[in-house]
Amino acid sequence: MSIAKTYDPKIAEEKWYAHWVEKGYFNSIPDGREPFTIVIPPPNVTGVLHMGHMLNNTIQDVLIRRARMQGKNACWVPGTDHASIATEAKVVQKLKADGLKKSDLSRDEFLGHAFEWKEKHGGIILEQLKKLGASCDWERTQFTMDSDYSDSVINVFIDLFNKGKIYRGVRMVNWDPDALTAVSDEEVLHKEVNSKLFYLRYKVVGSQDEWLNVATTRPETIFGDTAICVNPNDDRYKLLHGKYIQVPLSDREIPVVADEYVDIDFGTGCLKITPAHDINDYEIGVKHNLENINVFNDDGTLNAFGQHYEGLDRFEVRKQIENELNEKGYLIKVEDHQNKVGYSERTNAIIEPKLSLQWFVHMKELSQPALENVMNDKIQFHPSKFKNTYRHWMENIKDWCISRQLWWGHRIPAFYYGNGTNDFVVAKTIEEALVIASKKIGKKLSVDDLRQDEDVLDTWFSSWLWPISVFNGLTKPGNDEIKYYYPTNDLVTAPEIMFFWVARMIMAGYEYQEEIPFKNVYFTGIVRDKLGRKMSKSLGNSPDPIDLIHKFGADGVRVGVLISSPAGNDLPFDTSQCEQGRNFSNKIWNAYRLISSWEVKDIEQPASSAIAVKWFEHKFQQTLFELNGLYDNYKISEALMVSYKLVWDDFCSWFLEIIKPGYQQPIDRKTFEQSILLFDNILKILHPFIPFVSEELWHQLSSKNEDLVVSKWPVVKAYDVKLLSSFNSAAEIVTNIRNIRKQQSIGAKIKLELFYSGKYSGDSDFTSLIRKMGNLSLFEATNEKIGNSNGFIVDGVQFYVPFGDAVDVEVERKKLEQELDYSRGFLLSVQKKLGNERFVNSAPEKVVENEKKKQSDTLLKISLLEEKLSNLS
RNA sequence: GGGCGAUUAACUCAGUUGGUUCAGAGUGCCUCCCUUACAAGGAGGAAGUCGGGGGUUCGAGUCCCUCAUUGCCCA
Repeated sequence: MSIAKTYDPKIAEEKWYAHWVEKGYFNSIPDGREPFTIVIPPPNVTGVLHMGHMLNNTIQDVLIRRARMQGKNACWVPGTDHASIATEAKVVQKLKADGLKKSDLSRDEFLGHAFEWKEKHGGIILEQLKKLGASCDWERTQFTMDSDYSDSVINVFIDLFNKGKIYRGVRMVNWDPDALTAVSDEEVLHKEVNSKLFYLRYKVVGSQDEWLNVATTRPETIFGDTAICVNPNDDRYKLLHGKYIQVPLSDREIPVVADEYVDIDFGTGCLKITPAHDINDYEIGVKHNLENINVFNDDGTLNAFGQHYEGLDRFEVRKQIENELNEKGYLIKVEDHQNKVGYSERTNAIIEPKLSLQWFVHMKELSQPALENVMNDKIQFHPSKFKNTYRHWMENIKDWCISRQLWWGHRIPAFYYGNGTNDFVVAKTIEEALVIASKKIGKKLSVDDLRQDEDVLDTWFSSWLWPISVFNGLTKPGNDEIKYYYPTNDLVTAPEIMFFWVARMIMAGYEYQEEIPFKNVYFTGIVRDKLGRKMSKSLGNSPDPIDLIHKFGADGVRVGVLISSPAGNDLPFDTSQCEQGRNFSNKIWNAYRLISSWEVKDIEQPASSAIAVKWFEHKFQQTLFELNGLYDNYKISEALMVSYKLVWDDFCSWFLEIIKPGYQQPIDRKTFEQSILLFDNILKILHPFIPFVSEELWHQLSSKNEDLVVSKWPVVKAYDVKLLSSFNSAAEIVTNIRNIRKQQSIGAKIKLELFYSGKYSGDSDFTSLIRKMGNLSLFEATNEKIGNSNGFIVDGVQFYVPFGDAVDVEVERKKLEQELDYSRGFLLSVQKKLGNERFVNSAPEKVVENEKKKQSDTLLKISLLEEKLSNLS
């Protein structure tokens, strides 16, 4: 036999992927068919494939491959986003290695380097996706800084500005002192840390020796204190209202203000207010008209307000100032304290709240339809539990800070002609800006009078347009593609970016297409290691997906990540799952190997084979029906399991074993041909999960003009439940026989006799099957009681396997007694129910009838068992 | 601190509106078998007070209350 004993993924993967691409199966153009569209959540250009991508993209590929087979016009749009902060950091790093500093370069020079970097590294992840088998339309690959795409982003900015939905203002923002940029609220991670609570004393102005005790976690901000705040209801401090306090280490005098914001019970009940460095302090500052003193430079070092600490980092100052305050008698005590501190998602730097002039999007109005149409299920979340989280966020939404102090990204199209807060215009080009600005101030300006805003837009401000802009819906409104593909069907993504991205895409969808961007959102979980830790590069606990593919094959890995990953649940990943996936591929491979080894002859079809074929046809239909339902409900992992069991248990363990001819015997042509057809159908439903091995076998099984990837998904036909249940009974009989063999140590090759009494309606069709699978020499009804025999009951029929020579009667007796015990107990519980008048009166008739049937069945079974037991000699 | 989930076998999860033998699946584990597709395999098997406690009901894994543990989101 020339076929390899184990499946080697290498023979199929590259070959078939290249073939599919060459044939253009993944390419989509609008036509008369129903579209089925998925836009990829664009991985960022700095990325390499990790396990999260594997999970996410496998699911998308399964969905899109099935849709393609269902005859829909399947379109999966791939692409990448430019990831402002992350990429700029990478480029700066690279420049540094080359001995260049960003500050020595012009903006254009820097962007030159950045694009060069992107060209080199930006496509890696997409190439890796091909190894996984991702059936994206690669001709549609998009990048958020492509020129059309950039036009969309800039147009949207201008449009929202003109509609009054974007504004520029001084606000407290999250400042990342490492990346030297503002980041949005969503990019800040709050972590619990061990810190210290410093108790300081401030002297009351005009008093001899009157002090006020203040607790703070940030003594280094003392230089920015502009008030002390107490709760107006706090009796301890009532006398101080309106008085002034001396700031330690400084000659400034600051007022005591009263505000209910202060928690009487926290610390000393006295709060120092630094409006420039804390969002809550800022609000108190606004309310009480306090001065803002910014004591930090952008990089987190102290500025001139920090006196002799100028130029030192904020955390270094915290250490040193503790000593100084102590020496000078201002420090009372220091306590250990736990509090939450914000970290930058990108650089992990501790976020510094900072007042600055930034651009914002008004969210209230934009969010309305986005909230409504998720809550009313026009857009469905899978699983739906995420609707709660979504609603909570949307109902408490804050304005979105969209400016970033970076160069890599879409430069804000605002042009300044003066230093006043309103001395700017927003326009697509500097030429247009010139016209608008000149008109605005009634004076002719020249290009030299205008300065474009130095900042770029938040990356999410471009990716929120993704489902629209990949079809040029903004640059060419109403074009054929946007009309055809939008709204898209499914979005597959992680819950972490529900707000960053999903919510905002819905907002953009309503703002610019007056329509949802997608119908379903499938939330995947987080991929974790055995210890429950999130897999990450920094922890080094993530296997390299490409290595896994080499080891287990792409199909194996796909099965491995899907097999225990219900929507919305974390995936505790272990490579043994890929092993299971590999074994599955191998199982199917060997099923093919068996079939291909048979010699086919024009002989009569055995009855057992005929019934097996009939049974499996119906079994397949039943499974297909179930499978479609699972797909419709996005239960992908269960859909896989159902397919897995169909192949392994039903097809391999039962069907093939039944039709398998004896050693070196030929198979009849009819069974053989029917089996090939059944196998073809199986390959179809397996294809979305394991595209490579299925395509390979599809062609090996029989010569075909059509490739599996574009073959038609089977249509569900009616199936006969009675036939299926008859098979189950037959299988149960076979299992019982096998059990007897096992218990009595009777080898599989020894033929046994089987008798039954009563009315084994037994679809006589199945008797041949039972004979073959049970390896029986005799299978017939009897009226005689057979004493020394093993017995079992299936469907209320007593079966006997007469003892051979050396058989242990006690084993059989024990078994019967156990079964009798169970049956009597069961009968009791049923009779109790039926004896309960209230049950009989209030339960539905059908339920009561069922209980009665249970009672009679069990009574019969008990009498059979008792009889059997008494016949044992 | 506020909000939302989760808790079912050793592990990962199913369990639709309370009602058939409903306590399930895969993996793992145990036993036997290298049987002529596959040991990456075959045939069997054991395993759970459905987190605890109350309640509603003829009947609760499923509904209500409460406690515990745990996760996520937000401040």
